[in-house]
Amino acid sequence: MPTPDPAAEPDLERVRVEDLPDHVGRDVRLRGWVRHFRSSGKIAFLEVRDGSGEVQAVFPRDQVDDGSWETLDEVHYEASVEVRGTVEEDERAPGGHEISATGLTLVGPSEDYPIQPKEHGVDFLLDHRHLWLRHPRQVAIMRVRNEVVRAIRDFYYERDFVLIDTPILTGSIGEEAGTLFETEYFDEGAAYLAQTGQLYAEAAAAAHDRVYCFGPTFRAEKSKSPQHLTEFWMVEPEVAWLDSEGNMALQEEFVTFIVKRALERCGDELETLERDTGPLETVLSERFERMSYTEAVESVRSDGVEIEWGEDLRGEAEKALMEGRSRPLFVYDWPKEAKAFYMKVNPEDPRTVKCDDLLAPEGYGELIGGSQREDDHDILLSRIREEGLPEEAYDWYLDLRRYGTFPHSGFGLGVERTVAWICGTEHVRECIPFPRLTNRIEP
RNA sequence: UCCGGGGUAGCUCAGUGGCAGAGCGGGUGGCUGUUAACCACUUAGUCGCGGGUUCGAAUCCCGCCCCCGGAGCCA
Repeated sequence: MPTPDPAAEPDLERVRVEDLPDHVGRDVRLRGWVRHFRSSGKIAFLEVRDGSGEVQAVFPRDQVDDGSWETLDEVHYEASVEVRGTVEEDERAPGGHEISATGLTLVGPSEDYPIQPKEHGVDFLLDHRHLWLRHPRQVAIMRVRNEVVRAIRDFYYERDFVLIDTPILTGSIGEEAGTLFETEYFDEGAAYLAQTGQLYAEAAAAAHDRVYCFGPTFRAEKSKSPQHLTEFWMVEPEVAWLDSEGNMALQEEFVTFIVKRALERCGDELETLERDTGPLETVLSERFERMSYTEAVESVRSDGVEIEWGEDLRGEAEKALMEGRSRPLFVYDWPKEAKAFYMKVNPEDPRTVKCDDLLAPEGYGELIGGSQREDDHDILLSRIREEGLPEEAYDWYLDLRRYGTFPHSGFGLGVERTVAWICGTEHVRECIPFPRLTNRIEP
């Protein structure tokens, strides 16, 4: 039998794997990539993945034409193919459905595909990130990320927040010096990649009352940890007339919304990832705990961790603090010195500022950093001077306090950390399609 | 930057002073229901780089590079 030209069978309906159960008994064609293949002499099996799922195609020798049978010999891992055949229910097939194939076309061969169905080292996988993305585990993580991003946009849209896209190229303005990526900008001197969109979002909050920005941010920190990227996505709402208390309430509502959405819509993905969803379920059941920084210091001291008031709660201290907790924890009102210049000085205790960190359980660290912003012009200016920041660059920012200043608060949530926590991955590098790390800018 | 672990076939690794190895992948052949199939044969090396010790170094010593984990720094 000659190989049929697929174009000559225009009536053959093309289906996606997820729609196969609705096509039992029908002749169809399916396009995708070969995830795995086995041959038994007179019968061969291809596992084909098409983005909507995976299905096994069965090729008995006496059922397929000669050309298709020879094509089977040329099929390797991740070759792209078109399979033609009949959809059948079969208990022996993974997923319960299979294609009893009659024809096969090799669309794109795939010689020596580097990634095998076995364990690989992280460095090798990151070198092949463009291919690693095809792995079921990576597919699942990206789908969770997709759903988290949708949840973020839905959450703010439903609450009448206006999306404000803040610039990525900025002048010398940010949270602090020393961790900015620098590039030349025509005759204007240096430009810097944005560490945050917050300052711009604050300007827009005076126009719209409630806004958010959502995009990539950049930090030139030589951090080597499972929670750091040099390029990461952050969503930063900014709300007029909101105080620190209300800010935490918004954060809690937001995080709960995202987790709930992921549990509702990503059950299959979390199963693929073998994520124990128990800890995530408890997030939805009760309020998040709140603890002042001072209380937190006392708490970790009683656990035997040596720490001075004023130090950051990292590493061992954070571990001790989160020990035995299954829900995120707010730590609020931190020492001024440990935090950014724009945070509002606490009138009740000027050593501290009105801010909060939201710490994730299970060792996932800081999901959110938020604060009420300093709305007094003179205090803000003195804070800028104290931190030794370039005053001229912050002149427009100070304008916001000169013209109709207003109490306002906001926060930033790291998307990759959130996805890592929901997916249960060991490292945020798996939670963004093409991670940028201190030692990696390709692919 | 510091501490620890590591770098041997395309991949994952074993080999700690005496012939360079295994599994997977690739290739060839066999097998009509496989599930990371199985069986047989086969292919494949700058033992990270440079120097040194030794009759002899993947193995011991010195320097350097790179990766991973932790610390630091930080969302």
